[in-house]
Amino acid sequence: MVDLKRLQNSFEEVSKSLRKKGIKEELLKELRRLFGVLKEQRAKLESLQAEKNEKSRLFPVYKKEGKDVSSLKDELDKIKEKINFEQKIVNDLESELEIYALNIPNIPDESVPEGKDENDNVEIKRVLDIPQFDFTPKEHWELAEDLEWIDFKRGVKLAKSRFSVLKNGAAKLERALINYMLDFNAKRGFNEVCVPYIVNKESMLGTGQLPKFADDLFKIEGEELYLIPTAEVPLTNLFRDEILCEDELPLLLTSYTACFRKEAGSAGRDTRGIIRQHQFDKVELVSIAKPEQSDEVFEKMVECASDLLTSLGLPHRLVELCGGDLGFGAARTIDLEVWLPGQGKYREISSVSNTRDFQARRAKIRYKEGKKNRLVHTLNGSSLAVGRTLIAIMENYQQKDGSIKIPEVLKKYL
RNA sequence: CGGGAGAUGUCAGAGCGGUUGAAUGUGCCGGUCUUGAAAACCGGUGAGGGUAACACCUCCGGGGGUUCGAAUCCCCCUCUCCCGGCCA
Repeated sequence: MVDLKRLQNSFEEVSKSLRKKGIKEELLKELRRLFGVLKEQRAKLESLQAEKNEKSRLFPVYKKEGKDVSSLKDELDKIKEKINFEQKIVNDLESELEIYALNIPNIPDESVPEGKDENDNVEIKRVLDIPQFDFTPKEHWELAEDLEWIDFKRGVKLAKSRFSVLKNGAAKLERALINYMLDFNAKRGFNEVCVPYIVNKESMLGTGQLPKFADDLFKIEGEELYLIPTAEVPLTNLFRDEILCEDELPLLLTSYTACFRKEAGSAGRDTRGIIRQHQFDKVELVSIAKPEQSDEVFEKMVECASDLLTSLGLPHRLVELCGGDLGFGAARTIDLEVWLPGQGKYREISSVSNTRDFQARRAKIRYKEGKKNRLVHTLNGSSLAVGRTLIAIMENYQQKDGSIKIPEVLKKYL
């Protein structure tokens, strides 16, 4: 959630930053206006409440003195009527403001490049050379079919399109990758946790999936429960409504979960293979940090994911997202894109974001600094998307005879 | 899913319908004492909003109601614990 006080006090700055994400100034002006009106109305209401409290306290005094309380009662009735009236105004304003505020994305960092979409993202660096083949490398679905590693048809039979079944080497490799990634992250200081794949509405609000992106979520029928689209949701919400100790920060967490996404807006995209599935495995990193720690933690997370790819021998590049391509909750994001020889392209395999205090404000995650409570910074990143890593290994390690070589570091996991 | 009990500050645990945002203990912070520590004693210590700072407002699981006034009474929901059933 945007900091409404900041919006009020430094409107130009906030408005300018949010323009990077394509937010119109009129919307922010309306938000600021509403906030101003709400403050006024609240002040009005509160002074009436103060009056009510004060008068109510007179009752015991009157009774003791044997005085008649009926005129006092009448007065209070009038005040109460006014309070009810003002209360309704305040309530209406609050819910109106909430709808606006919860739908405003996070303010991008100063350093975020201008741009409309992914074409304006800025490549930071490339790691490892692209492999050369003395044959034409295949795409992962061709390899998968030849090797009987992935059963696309039966995945669809079991559920619907964009579901698949991993078999043989793929099933084993998937599991090996999960274990390898978790161990790798643990060595970097991230504590492994195992969390629910189903969370409630409050959690989804806390990390920003709701209310805006309800269409992307699988909801449990008849319940206010949702399948998680990423472990970021349960991991970050572990600390919702909590006040953490300063000296336990930063908290570094890693978790493997399945992730579920409706992919509502991506009809026709990546329909072949398992690049874009409704259910996929991911190992996630989440950090809860003090504001002054968050840049350092961010670098650590990017490095962790990048080194993980390197350790698997997978060529990749780091890309800084431009304003227009930034996610709703992110102040800054670096994507890691892995080289897929079959496609001849770099494809996203990880995304590391610093949400600053955006999620913390929604989810009320604070820490105690001396006597004061301050909002933490929350960060999240994949390390890595397991299915896409599987694809990357298949395509990068494919041999002329159609077999797949196994990266050295994974051998002990198989 | 059925029966019973409960939900209060870090935790434990009081709370008559009226200065109770909340006794007491504990934890934590500060002080006295001490060579230092412990013990003892004194003081401070919930959250959110508001203010230059006060004042002031809201919050005792969540929502509604009764009342001039509710942590305290009534209704609904959620959650926790115990007993039984079912089950990985």
